[in-house]
Amino acid sequence: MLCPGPRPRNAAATRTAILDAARERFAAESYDDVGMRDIARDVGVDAALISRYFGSKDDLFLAALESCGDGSTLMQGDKAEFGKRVAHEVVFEPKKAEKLKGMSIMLRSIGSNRASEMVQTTCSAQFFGPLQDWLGGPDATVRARLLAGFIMGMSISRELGGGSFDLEPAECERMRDRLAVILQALIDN
Amino acid sequence: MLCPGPRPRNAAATRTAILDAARERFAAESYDDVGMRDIARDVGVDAALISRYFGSKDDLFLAALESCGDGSTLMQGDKAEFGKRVAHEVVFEPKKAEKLKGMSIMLRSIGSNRASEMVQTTCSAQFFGPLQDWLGGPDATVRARLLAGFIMGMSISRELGGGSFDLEPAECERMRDRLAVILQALIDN
DNA sequence: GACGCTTGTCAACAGGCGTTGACAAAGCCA
DNA sequence: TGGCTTTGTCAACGCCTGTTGACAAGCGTC
Repeated sequence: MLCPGPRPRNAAATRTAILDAARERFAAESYDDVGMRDIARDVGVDAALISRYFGSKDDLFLAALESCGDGSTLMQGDKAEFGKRVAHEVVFEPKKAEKLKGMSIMLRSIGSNRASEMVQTTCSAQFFGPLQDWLGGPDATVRARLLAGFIMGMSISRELGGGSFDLEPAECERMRDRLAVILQALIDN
Repeated sequence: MLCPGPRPRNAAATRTAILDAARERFAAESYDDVGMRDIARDVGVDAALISRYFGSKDDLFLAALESCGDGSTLMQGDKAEFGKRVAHEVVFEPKKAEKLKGMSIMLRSIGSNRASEMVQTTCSAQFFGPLQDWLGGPDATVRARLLAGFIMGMSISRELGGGSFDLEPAECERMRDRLAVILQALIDN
């Protein structure tokens, strides 16, 4: 939303605008592919301002990542319905997976040397940890990590195929049910 | 293996040495993080030589990726034992997953704008395709993509936790059996 | 031995990056 | 009105990148 004329002087608003733009950029492109000047252009601001507000690119990335909140969206609702819910939302309605913007950011930049450490830390704190607590029972740690891995993997697989799984309605329903059972198998004790 | 003195004049050997080094580098770091000079240093050669032999960095990346062969290692063996085999090899003996070096390369660079298209194409041709044919039956396309996604996801999850799942022997056995059933559920028709 | 092709090195280029410090303008307060 | 702080812009820096063309040395052939 670039508008002509000078930017109104409002530090707080500018700061959050930068953070919002960074979140979107980092969710769509990798740490290395996102430039400070890109984000600045999105906001309609000079790149130097970002450095002043957030310190470094690393700091901005971390702020954007942490501003997404944790993955608790996954854990809202009945535990016995988890498989069904995730199979439906995450896999076949990727629009709803938008809620997991933090995961998108992590997946985009997981390969980057500069970002991987931040991604690891945040992932443990915001995904593995809460999921593990929520799961409970024996082997909760590894079950949580595998479950998160499955969800990330499906996300990647969807994108590798061009953004969707391209299913016919009947096939969609069959696979959803099948997948629900599979995912649920990691939930139940 | 840098050795002093001038490099012996042997184009073919040098070429494959470059390709080998590139494969290792790209399996360990992202497209963006790997520099031509890094690979050149590994081989003990000037970076300019790589450009002459392979054209561009893109071409080298693609050559390295394709030189890994397809993911048919996964499909060797009894189909009824697939779940057990993969649960064991890919997840709990990551050393054996080294055989899937192509997958490592893809996962590292999947987020990079420059590399993602090559990764997508290669992944379809070398992973999704063969897996789909091997699976057969109804919904083979989706099942193949989900299966590959699961394997990639577990790989990522392992790495996010620092390279292993850190399981005690008893826990390892329990989870392996549990995981085997889950994976097998996507194999059987 | 002299030629010519091959193999490898070297220096340099153009372009992009994150970051910095100096500068301009806006708004506030006395 | 005059000063001071805040907010934003601008130009530039140093660094790193992939790639190029000129050059040197090895090696087979006449």
